[in-house]
Amino acid sequence: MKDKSPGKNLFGSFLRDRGRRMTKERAVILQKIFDGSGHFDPESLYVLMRGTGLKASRASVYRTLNLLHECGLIERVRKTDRGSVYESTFGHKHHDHMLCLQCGKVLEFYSEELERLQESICIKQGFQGKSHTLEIRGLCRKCRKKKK
Amino acid sequence: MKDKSPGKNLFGSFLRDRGRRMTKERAVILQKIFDGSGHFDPESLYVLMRGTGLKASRASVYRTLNLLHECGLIERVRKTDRGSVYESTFGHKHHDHMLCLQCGKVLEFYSEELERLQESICIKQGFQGKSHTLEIRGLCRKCRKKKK
DNA sequence: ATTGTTATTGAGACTCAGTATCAATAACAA
DNA sequence: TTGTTATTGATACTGAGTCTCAATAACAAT
Repeated sequence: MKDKSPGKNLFGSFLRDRGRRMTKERAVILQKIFDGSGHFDPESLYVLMRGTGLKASRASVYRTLNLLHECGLIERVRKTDRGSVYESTFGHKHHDHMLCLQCGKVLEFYSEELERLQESICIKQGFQGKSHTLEIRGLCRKCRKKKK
Repeated sequence: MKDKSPGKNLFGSFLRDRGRRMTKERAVILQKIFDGSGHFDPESLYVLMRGTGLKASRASVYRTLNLLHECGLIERVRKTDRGSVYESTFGHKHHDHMLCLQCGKVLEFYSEELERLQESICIKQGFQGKSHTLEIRGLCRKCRKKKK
């Protein structure tokens, strides 16, 4: 039997542990995030919810995103001139991003070697790394071909 | 004879080439940026200028920062909840950052090996990397010791 | 189930970084 | 010196995100 709301129990426990409550709104927001493809921004999420008749105010969306972030179920990938971009991290292991400057596509990649190298650089500097963000900007395969 | 306004000629040419003008305000802003220690944010820059009697409106500061960015003399390091952080790139070779979550200190580092590795990852993915940003968040040496 | 406590909600006011507007001014080429 | 027009500064505006607060709904205890 599949879990239809991945992360929901985790979020529920997180809330209960600190005397907070699981509400319809929070459940719906969580559901929408995990139904989606990965990356999302608060405003789109809000509009999407309006569209499907499931309701939660803009304020609740923002509040819930903050809670989910605290809880570790989502991460802020990037902050643009037009707001934040998040991604769900439940069931996804860490990865970094390549962002195509032409078409806006986001590629995810992971390199064990890269992780190890970063770790060893931190050690050399006496720095205790906790997390990192690497974004490589450039042209994806398709857009490179088009340019020729 | 030392160049008292590094990057000024470069910026001047950049402007002239596109029919734009070097003004007192722009010169002063550029000067203040290069007088500073490296990282800065628009609001602090504006306040700093007010303090020294050199004047330029907030609007001009923002406009000039956009131009300097286009021109490549400064880079946007990071966008926080409280605005952008820039750094001057004139005479600085590329580097990445470690950000201490405790004291807010920013360490710069550079690793040839890291650069090469990223390049080879891009090639594997058929991606043409143009630039990148790597931020490692954690605890600096001092703050680690304090915690013990 | 019912009740009491109190966290949460939603509407809208608010904050704050950054941009647009526009009349007055100042760069720059001729 | 003069004419053209990019730039300036004051201020209005925009848009993301937060705060406020009265009404509501979770949840624990009965």
